[in-house]
Amino acid sequence: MLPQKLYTESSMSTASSNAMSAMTSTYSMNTMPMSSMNTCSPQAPAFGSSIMNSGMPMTTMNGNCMPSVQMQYSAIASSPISNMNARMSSTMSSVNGYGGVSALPGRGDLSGGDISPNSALQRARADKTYRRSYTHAKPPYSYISLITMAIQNSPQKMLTLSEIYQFIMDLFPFYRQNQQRWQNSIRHSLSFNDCFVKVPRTPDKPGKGSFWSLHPDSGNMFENGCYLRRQKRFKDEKKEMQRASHKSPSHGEIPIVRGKRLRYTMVTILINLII
DNA sequence: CTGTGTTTAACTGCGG
DNA sequence: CCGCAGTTAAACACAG
Repeated sequence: MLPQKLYTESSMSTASSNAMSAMTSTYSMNTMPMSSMNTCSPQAPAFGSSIMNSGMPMTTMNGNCMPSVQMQYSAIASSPISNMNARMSSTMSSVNGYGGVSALPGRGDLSGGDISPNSALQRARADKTYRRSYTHAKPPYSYISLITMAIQNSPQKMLTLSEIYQFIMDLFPFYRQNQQRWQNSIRHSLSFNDCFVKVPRTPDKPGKGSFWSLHPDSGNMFENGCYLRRQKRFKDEKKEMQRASHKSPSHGEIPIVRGKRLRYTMVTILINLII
């Protein structure tokens, strides 16, 4: 677990026309167990939010768990993602005693100085003890988490690669730097992780690249509350089989092509077959 | 050519 | 220590 810190953005986001920029300026590194969230999140609605359930900071929550920060956020209806945010933007911190600081603030730059008369946030802001400026510190989310956030946050539950980039950069100023590095990682994550599925473009939506969505069966990846790290990597059985058939040179022989990981995969497949 | 997507590999860090 | 998740780099293929 990471130390509990607050990420704060000190500058006021004035330039952005995106109403989301009015969102909270802070986010939490806290990775407290989700049990407390679960108490706030009795429902795990359809896929779309289920993947985030109990692990991600934007886990679907019902209204009474929505801190005022999020209410403010959700009230901003100009963005197509606001609806999702209304559901997703519940915070860990809102229930973890850190002053209602959003773990997943609204889109549109974390640098947005908060202007809401929101008591929780004001409390957080007044709390100099925790308030530290990590203007461009790396957010506590894995790339998997970031991608999931982005996709979950989209109205269609699918985004192009560049939209995912944009979401992340909008949300986290940290990722406006060294773009080549982290964007490569994003692409790697999308390809490598079965929880992300490519959705071909339809003829009415021409353009470069596919859409990326979340595998419908990939829910609860982040169970156990730590959204820095999934508890278990989601594996698509079909893809696993495909990989295995492509990689496996001959019967019984375990390829070392992808090192330990593949060996592990092969073992798990064999076990599954036996069972 | 550039962006997108895939794959391999090496590495770090965490948890059992 | 070991296995796994995640990160980063890099090479490559392909499509717009």
